[in-house]
Amino acid sequence: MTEIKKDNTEEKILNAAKKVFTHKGMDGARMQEIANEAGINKALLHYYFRTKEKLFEAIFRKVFRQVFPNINTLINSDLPFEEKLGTFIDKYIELLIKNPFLPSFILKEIHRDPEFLASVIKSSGVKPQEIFGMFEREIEAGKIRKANPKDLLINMLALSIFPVAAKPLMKIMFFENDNKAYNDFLLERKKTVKEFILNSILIK
Amino acid sequence: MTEIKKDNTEEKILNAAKKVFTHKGMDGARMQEIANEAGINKALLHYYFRTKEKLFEAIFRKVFRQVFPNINTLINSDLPFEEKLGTFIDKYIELLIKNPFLPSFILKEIHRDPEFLASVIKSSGVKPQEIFGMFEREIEAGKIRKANPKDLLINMLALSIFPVAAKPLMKIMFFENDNKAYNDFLLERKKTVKEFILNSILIK
DNA sequence: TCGCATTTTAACCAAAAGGTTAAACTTTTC
DNA sequence: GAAAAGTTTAACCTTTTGGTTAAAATGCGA
Repeated sequence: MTEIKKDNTEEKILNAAKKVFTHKGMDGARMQEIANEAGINKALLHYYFRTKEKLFEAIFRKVFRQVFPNINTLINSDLPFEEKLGTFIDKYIELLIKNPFLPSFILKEIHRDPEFLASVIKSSGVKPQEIFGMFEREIEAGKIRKANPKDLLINMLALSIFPVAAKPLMKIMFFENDNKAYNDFLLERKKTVKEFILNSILIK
Repeated sequence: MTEIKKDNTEEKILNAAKKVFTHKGMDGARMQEIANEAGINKALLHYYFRTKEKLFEAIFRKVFRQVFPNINTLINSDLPFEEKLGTFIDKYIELLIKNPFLPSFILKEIHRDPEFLASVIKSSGVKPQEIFGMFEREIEAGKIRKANPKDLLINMLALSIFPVAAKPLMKIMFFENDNKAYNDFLLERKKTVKEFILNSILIK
């Protein structure tokens, strides 16, 4: 792997900022630390992104797009319901395992600036209606139990996101702080969460 | 409700600190703001709690005890399994609705200082083994499906905690930012979460 | 009334942090 | 080869913030 050094300083900054912001949050992050992490100096950091605010906004939007990816293609695909749901959970848990700091970062900033959050969501093109529609069609077809689609979606998110967001706590409380054991547990959940949900909603 | 004003300054400080810390986190909280909230001045604040660190630790322990209350009495009671589980979820969701800032506060600080977190847990007397035992007995008795008790407990926590922790986000995304609608939804979940779990695990 | 803890006022300090600036050096581009 | 853009260095500024201090008030029990 030869030096790819694309001279792309902006990218270096964004990566460094993502790392520092997602670990420490807006309040805890330090511009100096981001500069260090990017291997540049503070002056250059401000040369690219004038203020901490602007840099943070860029990162937050980036992370948000990643955590709430465009799943419309999946939802609107021809796959049968069970596979859609299974794929959704697989992809989601995989994403979260690879980026364990994203959930708590989002949760952290959710409360800090709800106005900003609303603006990010509006410009992100998420379409929960399509997911609700999917559930409603299955309910009408008598394939799954009657339930509020909002409950179902939030349950899916909760079961996928919470164990990653609360990892440090769960790891200590239930896994004697054994990191590998907890990671294995999270991987296993790709299967168990799917079963847990389908067992609950499918009509046999 | 007449003024109970017990002149108890320490209590006033703790309440104010809890409010500010749970809203803003350790990094975002300001000693001046806590003093204002308590209706006293900064000098007096430091007179009672020498440093921000010490004050924060006191609050964190307090909040932690509240969020992970001693549920052993419930688990070890004579109630049948379904009622234990139902009561647990009822109490938990009620607690969280009344204290909506606790989950995200805990999640926020989880990552900041895992060492400290571990020490708080060790001195808190939580006994997950007893909950696991409850599930295992039901599995052996053939009343509920075979499953990892850790999965079951974490699922219960996820379904209860996540919707409150992520409230600002969920409210905007799925409820057009209608606060009352979301609160009603949370209340309703006391029932739906119970059903969702029992449908999934009970063997009929 | 004396003594003691509590509380206020207000000024102050030092460190941290975001941000600026100017000068100089390097690399890219045309 | 010159202009432009990128980058470094280092000093500097301002504001915020946690924390201190000293003096004076307040309240209170012995």
